[in-house]
Parts: sequence; structure tokens; C-alpha cells
Amino acid sequence: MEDLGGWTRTHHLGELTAADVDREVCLMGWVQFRRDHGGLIFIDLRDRMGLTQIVFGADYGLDAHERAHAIRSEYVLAVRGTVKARPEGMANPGMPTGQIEVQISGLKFLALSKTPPFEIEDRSEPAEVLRLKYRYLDLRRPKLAKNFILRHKAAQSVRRYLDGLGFLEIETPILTKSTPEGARDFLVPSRLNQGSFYALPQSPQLFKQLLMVSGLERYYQIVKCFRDEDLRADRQPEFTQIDIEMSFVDEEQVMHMAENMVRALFRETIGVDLPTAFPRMPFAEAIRDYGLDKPDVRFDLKLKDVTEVVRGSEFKLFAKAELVKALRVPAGGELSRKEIDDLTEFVKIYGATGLAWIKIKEDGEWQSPIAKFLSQAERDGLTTICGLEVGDIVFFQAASPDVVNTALGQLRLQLAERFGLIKDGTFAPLWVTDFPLLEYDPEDKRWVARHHPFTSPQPGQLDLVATDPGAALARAYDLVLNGSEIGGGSIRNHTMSMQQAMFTALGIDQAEATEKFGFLLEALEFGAPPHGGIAFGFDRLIMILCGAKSIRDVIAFPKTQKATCLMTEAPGEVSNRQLRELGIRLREKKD
RNA sequence: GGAGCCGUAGUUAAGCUGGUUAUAACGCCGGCCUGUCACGUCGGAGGGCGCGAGUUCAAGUCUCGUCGGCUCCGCCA
Repeated sequence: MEDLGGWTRTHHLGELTAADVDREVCLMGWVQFRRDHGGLIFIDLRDRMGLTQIVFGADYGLDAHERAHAIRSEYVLAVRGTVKARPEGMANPGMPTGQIEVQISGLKFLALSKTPPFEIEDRSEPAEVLRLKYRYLDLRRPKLAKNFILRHKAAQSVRRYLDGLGFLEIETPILTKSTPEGARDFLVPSRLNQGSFYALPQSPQLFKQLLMVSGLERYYQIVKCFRDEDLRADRQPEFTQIDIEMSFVDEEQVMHMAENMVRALFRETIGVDLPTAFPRMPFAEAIRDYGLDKPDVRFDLKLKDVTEVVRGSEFKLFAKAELVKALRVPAGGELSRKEIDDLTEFVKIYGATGLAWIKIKEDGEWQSPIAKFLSQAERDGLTTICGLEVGDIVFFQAASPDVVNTALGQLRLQLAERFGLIKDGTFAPLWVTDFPLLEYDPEDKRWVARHHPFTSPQPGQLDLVATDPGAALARAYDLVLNGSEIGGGSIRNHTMSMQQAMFTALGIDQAEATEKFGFLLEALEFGAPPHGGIAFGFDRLIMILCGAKSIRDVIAFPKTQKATCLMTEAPGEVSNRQLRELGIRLREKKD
């Protein structure tokens, strides 16, 4: 192989144009396509900026031409030559550099390449196992590489914006303390303190609050967070947050700052202008109209509460249910029996036992397995509340509020897909506000923080925490974009007594609070300013900006669903010596 | 913890109700070619169907198990 031998690259491979004709250039890159005509050899050379056609011929460089026959896919070349306009009619309008080519006088083979396990091309769609095993080759594909270029631009945009507002980027520990509540921690054994473990941060929550106590006033960090939970298409065990905290602010100021940040981000990365004021919706309204706490408001289709209409119905399932809701699909009558059966299976995933439906036929007849149970008064009531018209279909769920809302909320999304209700390239941001502070956990039989235990209740709601925990509202806000939760935050408890009241409501007694969060409680006694913040799921934001279907397409080296890395084969076993140093003995494996 | 889909040359796929020697395209190797651009053209090599049992005269096709990938429920303050 040859080394650079003093050659210096003069241009990237996406930038030469007709303006550069007759320029002597030196290019370096990977071989994308080879078209060997014998007397003339064309090669598309690739780097991350693009492609440039180079030509080998005896007239341009005899030695280079002869050696060029050996060139294969993915070889790394350095070439010297002259930029020339392509002959009349030979330009390639499909290529940014299609007006020119470079006639090669000198060639160096910087590296050879084995035949790659899959073709490095945007058109090919190799199995994900292979893509993950050879991730470094997958990342050569422009389609994937462009996601990371955009990700970089997004991070720069955020830093620029926050820096402009006086935010300080401050790093917080990765080796920290396990805390109760929230997700399962990743643990790291301590060699110097055998039997003790660090936890990787689920988020820098407590540190950023303490930075506010320190008087640093405005903090941000684009930071890795770790949660040892099962993976999803939009969830990895290590992921990145844009983490932000501010002092002397209320929720209006945090939301205003965050909105402007997201707006700048969209403008500077994909040139999209988001609305100047993001709409807002209280949590209760989101559940009422959309069934979910992260409504996709790119399309309408609202759920309607019809519990009272069917309260006395002969259809006992409706009459007895705690909650009955309807979802009308305008012109949905075209759904086939098969499709309805499939939708019935779909809602069962979310705990539904079935799916009642009514089609309103041309002649006004109600075609439905349940129509015969409905009185005229009930029919009139449903027609009015749902706004039923000829050609519609309306679906029902009658069950516990949780099941009704989840099943119909998910069905709503499914139907939007089926009927093409979502226009490509639309972005609908939405603030969801007025969340309940606490949620009852039937498994642990106790109240848990819906957001996190440091979130402040809304003014005047502190007493409710003790008397009617489910009714207390939080000073919390989520930013939802196209039905995906991309950010969330809150105003925090900034006095010891507020925080103590919260711990009490969560059933964390004095001793436990002191043990787990003593440093925070104590800090709050030394003059903590009112403060609050927000954290964005950076990967999810990038997914939306790129139109990626999987979070793996915006993470350079992602994990599989079983949280392994197919490239490095992490996690792996460690030597007995390493275990001994840590004071760890493995238990016998279960059969 | 649970449900579903997938696994066939290097890659992507086809292979119907089980039946000669498992197809194709791309890629790869060799020849020819001075205007190609997913070059063309002629020729060639390459797999026994993720793995293991079972049913059967006969299994890529059926059954069970197992491994791996993906999607989802639970979980994710």
C-alpha cells in the first residue's frame, strides 16, 4: 500500500463545479462505482460530502490508467488530475458534480478493501443484523450518514441558542448514586469500596438542581442518560438528553425559552418554521379528547364520552361500564369486515375485550352487531354527540377509563394511518400541561410521582397532596410533537418543607429521605432560588427531524432489542481476576 | 414475564397444497470494450435452506424445541 507521500487533498467530493474547470486537484475517497471500458475507466469516488466522477485514460496518465484496472469497490484512493467539463451531452444532471469530471494523471492506492458484506448503497436494504455487525460500513451509506450530519447541526443549533441566553454547559457525574423511584438503574461496582455500587444517571436531575442552589442560574448539557429498561423502536438504554435548568423563573419562562429553542432548531436544521406560539392543552383535556397524554394533533378525530347516553341501555356491557366512549370516523363505512376484525385484535393489545361498531348506511340504517339493543333515544343521543352522518363508522369502548382511553386513543392513531389523515411533512407541536402530581400504583399500592418527586405542586394544591393525592396538579409540562413526547419538565420544590411534604405523600419516611436525598434536602435549606427546567429526548427529536422510523438510525452505535452490541459483542463476560478485584462472585446460572 | 412477524448463495428475494439436480437479480471472479454514470457484453464460481430433534417412503416446505433480529404489551419518575 502507498502512503500519502506528501499529497494534500484540495477538495471534497461534492464541491467541484463547472467553475473549477482546468483546476489541478488532489482528491481522496472511497470507490463507489467502477465502470471499466478498457480504454477508459470511470469511477465515482465518495466521501461524506458527495460523489465525483474521475476518469482514467491513457491520454491523461498512462501509468495510472494501467493500474486503475485493479481498482475495486470500497478501495481508498488518492488521485491527482485536472477538472474538465464533461463532453457535450455527457453531463449528469442527477449529480451535484455532474457537470465535471476529473481526468487522472496520478493514482495512489491508500487502502484495499475486502468485498463488503453488503453493497454500500442507499438503494440496498440489508438485514439489520448485518448492518449492526458492520456498523462502520452501514455508516458509509449516505442515507444514514446524513442523519448524523443533521444530528451534529442540531446539537450546534441548541448550543448556539442556549449560549446566546447565558446558559452554561456544565458536566455532571456519570458515576453517581442509585436513587429509589423511576427506572431501573445500571449499576457499576466500586473496587475501592467493595460491596458498594455507583449508578449511572437516569438523568442529571439532582445535580442540575444543586447547580441552581450554587447560583449558576442557567445550566444546560447535551448528556447521556441510562435506564435499564426494555427497548423499543424509540427507546435505547443509553440515550441523550438536552438537559436544561433555570433559576428565578416560572413555567411560562421555561416554556417560552424551550419553544424558541425548538423553533430555532427546526429552522436551522430542516428549514421548517414552527408556529410562533405552540398550542397548549391540559392533561385532562388530552385524555378526554384523544385518550392519550401525548395527542397527535395533526388530525382531528376526537373521542366522545357517551356514558350517560347509554346508561340505561339494554346492551348491558354499555349500561354497566364505568366509561363508554365513541370514536367516529367520517366516511369510515368503507372498512371491510376483515379490517374491523383486525382492528378488534389491535385494541385487544391494550386490554380491550372487544370493539363495538356501527356503520351508518345510505338508507339511514344502522348496520351493527349491537344496533338491535339501542333504543331510539340512545340512537338520537349518539347521533347528536358524535355528529354521525351517512357513510360513517363509529367505534365504541366500554370498560375502565384506562382501557377505554388507551384502546380508543391507539385506535385513533391506527385509523389515521389507514385513512391517510396525516399529511407528510407536517409538524404539530403541543404543550400538555396541568398533569396530576401523583399517580396510584396498584402493584405497589402507593402513590408515585407522575413526573418525578422533585416536581412542585400547583399553588394551593399542597394540602391536597395529603387529603386527596389524586387531585393535586403539578407545575409540569410536556412538549409533544406529532404524538411523540419529545420533552418534559417542571418547576421544582425549592424549599425543604415543600420537598419534605412531597416525600411524605410518596410514603418516603424521614429516615429514607435523609438517606437517599439528604444532600438535596440540606441544600434546599441554604437558600435555593425558585427554579425549574426541562429535558428533551435528543434522539427522538432527531428522529422526527430525519423522518427516521427507528432510534437506531440516529445513534451511531446502537444496541439491539436485547441491549447487546452486535459489533463489539458487548456485554461480555469478564475475567475472574476482574471480579475478584471488585469483590464479586457470580451466582450459579439457573437451568 | 408475555404476544406476533422474520431467518434460503456475499446481498435482496422467489420456492403453491411436502416429491427429480433449490430459482432469479445484484454482488464476486475471468475475457472484451474510449463516454459511462446502478455502463454494456461473453463466460464462470458460489448455497443445501439459522441450529437441533421429530413426523414421513420423502422436509427449505409440517410439528416441537432452541438461537438470533424486528414490532408490540408489561416496564420506561
